[in-house]
Formats: sequence, structure tokens, C-alpha cells
Amino acid sequence: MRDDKVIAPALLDWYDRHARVLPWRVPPGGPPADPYRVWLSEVMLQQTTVAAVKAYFQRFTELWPTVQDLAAAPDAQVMAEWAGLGYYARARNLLACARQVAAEGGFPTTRTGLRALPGIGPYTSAAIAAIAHDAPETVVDGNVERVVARLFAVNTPLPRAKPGLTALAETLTPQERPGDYAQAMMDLGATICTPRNPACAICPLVDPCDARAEGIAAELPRKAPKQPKPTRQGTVWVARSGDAILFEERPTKGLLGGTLAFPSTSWDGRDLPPPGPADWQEIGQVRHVFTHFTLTLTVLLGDLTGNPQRGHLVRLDRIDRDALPGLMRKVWDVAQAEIAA
DNA sequence: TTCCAGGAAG
DNA sequence: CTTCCTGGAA
Repeated sequence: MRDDKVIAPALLDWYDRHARVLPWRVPPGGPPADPYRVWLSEVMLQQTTVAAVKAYFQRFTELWPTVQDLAAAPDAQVMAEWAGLGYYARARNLLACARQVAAEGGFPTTRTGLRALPGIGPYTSAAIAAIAHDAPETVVDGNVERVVARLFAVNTPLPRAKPGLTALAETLTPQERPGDYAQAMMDLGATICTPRNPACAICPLVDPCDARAEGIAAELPRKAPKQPKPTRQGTVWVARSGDAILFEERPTKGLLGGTLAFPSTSWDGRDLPPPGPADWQEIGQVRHVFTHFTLTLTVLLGDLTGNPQRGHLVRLDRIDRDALPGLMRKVWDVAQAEIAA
């Protein structure tokens, strides 16, 4: 019978030598990390890769070094700085959370207290408690699910396996250095125990790993088959008026909520009229893949011949491509190419 | 070109 | 259980 007690010490020993160096990280065994920086990085890392987050984290901490600074920022500036990172509800929750924390004089120190804040769920609450306060909380992200599924050779497919994997993960969390341990688990998943070709030959946990023993490490965790994505259609209007272009804020709830956009139909079958009178010309199409559907938008360009029905005009030299979400950047690029031609 | 990884909210 | 995006790998 395997002794699970060897797992945490072996992993911590590996982490002391191989911890990833990241802008929001404190070295192994170092002083506790700043809760604000841990929180900001973890929220950005929700559903986002480390590589994509780095530049955004640098920029945010430069603009807003403390949670009080962020709390005082205007909504539109935060949305613009977040543009391109995706899942824009995170940005709205980020600001709501910052304001609540600033009003309360600082971050809660317990997982339960953190869990009550906007945008902080089971993963992020455990991560902040463990990393910033060295609390013995069990952090379970996609990396940890994979490592644990392999260590215990769990064949149940995700997402059904999740509660069991969490329970198994909890049995491994040490009382010593739980913060470093949490980061070590995630580093192991990100660099050694990878989804496709796990580097078992250099893994510090190769010895106790059941999946490795059974030769099924690369097949775990198993996943339920996924449904095909439907395709949706829509129309987007790039409306010119002299040296200005028509934009509008999307409603705060729903897809691309609160972001800056070109006026468009609703994409769910409901037809909306053009934002104003113009001789609309079709100039191309853009394709964009969301989590649950693929969207094809037909791009129309036109010069307004009357007052727009909605939105507001932005002068060409004031348009900031980087303040647009990915889909609207594609639309803008199509329009730019046409305007230049 | 398609496939896939990656948490929270309602 | 459904709704939320993007970029990097295959």
C-alpha cells in the first residue's frame, strides 16, 4: 500500500528547486505574498493562460499598485485595460470586489470570507487563503484535477469526477507550507504533468503515481464527450460620419457585457435595424468562436446620412483598437482595410 | 483548419 | 446545467 504522506514533501522539495518565476510570485519559503497581487493575478488567470496574463498584470499593477487605487478607477478605464483578456464579467466583478475590499479596509484572510466577494469562487478563495496567508486550504484547478486523477488513477470522466478529485486532493494537503504546496501542485501540472505528453521520467511523484504504474497517465483525466457548437449569424455596422465612427456600449449583462462595440444585430436570431440611415455596403465577414457557439458576422460599412438611432460617435484619431474585445478588433481590421483601400 | 485548456455566476 | 472568450497547440 502506498504511503500518501511522502507526496507533499517530495513535491515541496521539487518546488524549492523548480518553482516557476512569475511576476506575481514570491520565491519558495519567502515572505508572504501581497493579497492584492495574488487576488489580481488569480482572477486574471481564471480561464486564461499564464503567458497572456503577464502583460496585463504588469499594466494593472503599474496603473493601480494597491486595491484602493483600483477601487478608485473609472469603470470605462478598467474595461478598456481588460479588453482582449476575455470573459468580461471578470472585469466587472474585479472592480466590484476592489471597491468592497477597499470599503472594508482590506481583504478577508479566511477562505470563507474571501468566497463571499464578487468574482471569487471555490478555486480563487482557496488560492488566496493558501498563497497569501499560508492557510492549509486545498486549491483545485484544472492542473490539480489532472495531477490527482493520475496519482489515484481515477477513471471517472470529468466533470462528474470533480467532487471525488477534490476530496482526494484534500487528503494530500500538508499543514506545513500549504501555500507553497498549492503552487507546487499547479506548477507540476503546468510543466511536468501536462495534458498530452506528461514528462513522467522527470516527475518527482512518479513513484507514488498509480496511473503511471498502470500505463494510463496520458489518458487521464477522462472527459465526457462534448456537444458540437452551433453557428450563429449576425450583421455589424461600421457607421462613418465625417472623421468619426459610431460605437456603443454593450449591455452590462450577457455576451461581451459592458464592452465597447460596433452596433450590431443581437446574434440570437432577433433582427435589429441599422443604427442609422446610410448606403450600406457589405465589405466582408468575421468569424469568432465563443465557448458555446461560433459566430459569423457580416460587416457593413456606410456613411451616415442622418442622425444615428443609438450609440455615440468617436473620432478616428481617438479610436483605440486595444480597448476593443477580440471580436470587435476583427471587425475594425476589416473596416480599416476597406477604408484604406 | 480544428482542438483544446481554463473558474465563476445564475 | 448553461452562459460567459482567447490564444496556443495539433
